[in-house]
Amino acid sequence: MAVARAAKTQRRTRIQEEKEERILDGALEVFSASGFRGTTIDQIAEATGMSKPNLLYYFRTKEAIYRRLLERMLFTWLEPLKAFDAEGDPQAEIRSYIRRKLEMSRDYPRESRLFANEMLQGAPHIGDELNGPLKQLVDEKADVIRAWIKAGKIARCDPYHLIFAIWSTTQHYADFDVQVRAVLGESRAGEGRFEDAARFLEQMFMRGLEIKGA
Amino acid sequence: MAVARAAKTQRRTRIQEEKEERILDGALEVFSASGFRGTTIDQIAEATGMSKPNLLYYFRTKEAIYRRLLERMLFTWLEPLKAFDAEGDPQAEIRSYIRRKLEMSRDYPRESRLFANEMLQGAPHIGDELNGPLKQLVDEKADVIRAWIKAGKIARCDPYHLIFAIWSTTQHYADFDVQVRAVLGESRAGEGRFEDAARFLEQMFMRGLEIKGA
DNA sequence: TGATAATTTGACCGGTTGGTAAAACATTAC
DNA sequence: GTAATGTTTTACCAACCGGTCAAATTATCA
Repeated sequence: MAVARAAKTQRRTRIQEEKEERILDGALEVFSASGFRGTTIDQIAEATGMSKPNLLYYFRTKEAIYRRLLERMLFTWLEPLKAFDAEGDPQAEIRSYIRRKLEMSRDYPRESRLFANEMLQGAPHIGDELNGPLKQLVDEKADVIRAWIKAGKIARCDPYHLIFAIWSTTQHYADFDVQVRAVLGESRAGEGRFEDAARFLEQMFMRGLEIKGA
Repeated sequence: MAVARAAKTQRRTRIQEEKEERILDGALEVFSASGFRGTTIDQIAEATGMSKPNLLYYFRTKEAIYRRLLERMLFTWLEPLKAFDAEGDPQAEIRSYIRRKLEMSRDYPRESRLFANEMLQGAPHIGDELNGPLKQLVDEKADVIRAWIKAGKIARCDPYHLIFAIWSTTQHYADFDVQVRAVLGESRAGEGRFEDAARFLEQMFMRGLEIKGA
């Protein structure tokens, strides 16, 4: 009766890897819709097709599952921002950042909603991440944007609010998906909405950041 | 032992009005942070300083409270969009819309989060409102924007995505408040952040919608 | 093959949840 | 003042919650 989660066992079984993945996938489904407090272990168990005790064999607590999901998500979520390159062409960098963020909203909407849920609740589980690594990363990229402004490559603006604007507009298509679909109606709610959004956002930000009279 | 909630009594007591208000206020506090599934009646009772059965004397169920909050919120939430005037100056109309939405994020952040929570969950309680009245209103205003474009008053763009962009950027300051504060840091996280945001957003949208070469 | 370790299950537990019943208490109208 | 009505409380319930336990089952490997 060895315990998979005990520190003793170093190597992970094939079954362990598979099941943990399945659990995380099912948990993401439920957590992203109902938040931490709003989801029950039974819901996750049902979503994965496992029994509750079996699920708790792989993750000691509900919170352990949630934390793992958040860790994972935060990492991939910040990837696009890290790619922001000071040496590159500002217009191209910003344009590709918008595009990548929009693709993430299209391809990983559940992760986006998980994050949004955590924010709405006041970030009780990742407050430290926000004040530490995230802030540091954003400060760094804000400097890059400021340098572009100083060099006369883009219009003068507040770099922090620019980043907020890109975040919010792109994530909106994942977090408020129901609303977007409802408003666009059946005819325009297909996958093409992401292309339309990309076109609009690129135009808006590009023009908004153009140097006047350039 | 008359029952306040019974259909019989037409007139509302002073006490009824006061208590109902208190309950809705406390409930908004909890629902907006934890969503419908995530909040308990006990939490609401504590937030209002009433006992649970007393609370259930005024609202039959948890859902009844939630629904009332949503109704109320939806109404005030759409007010700014209704004010959008086809006869007015496009630049001024859009500018003031941004400003009003931003003020709502500042003054009614809990309402914004309540709405966001409902959206994240897939709008199980107000799906009909979205597909009916909301869609209709947005369609109407999209026509107004299209007319401005046709008249050569603003740049060509997709009116729906323009509205989405205004919604998302402004509501971001309420829904992702923790993140905004964390990233801006202590020095800039004061109330002034809304002024900074307004300046940035107005500039971005105004330039983004300017007619090229005008 | 059999022993050993890994996995899965059913039964269970104390605490919480949404909600009820009835009686005690307060307010209002006459 | 008192009777009728409106409000609040105490005690309670069945279902659900996160999580444990020991036994049953399955996979691994010498």
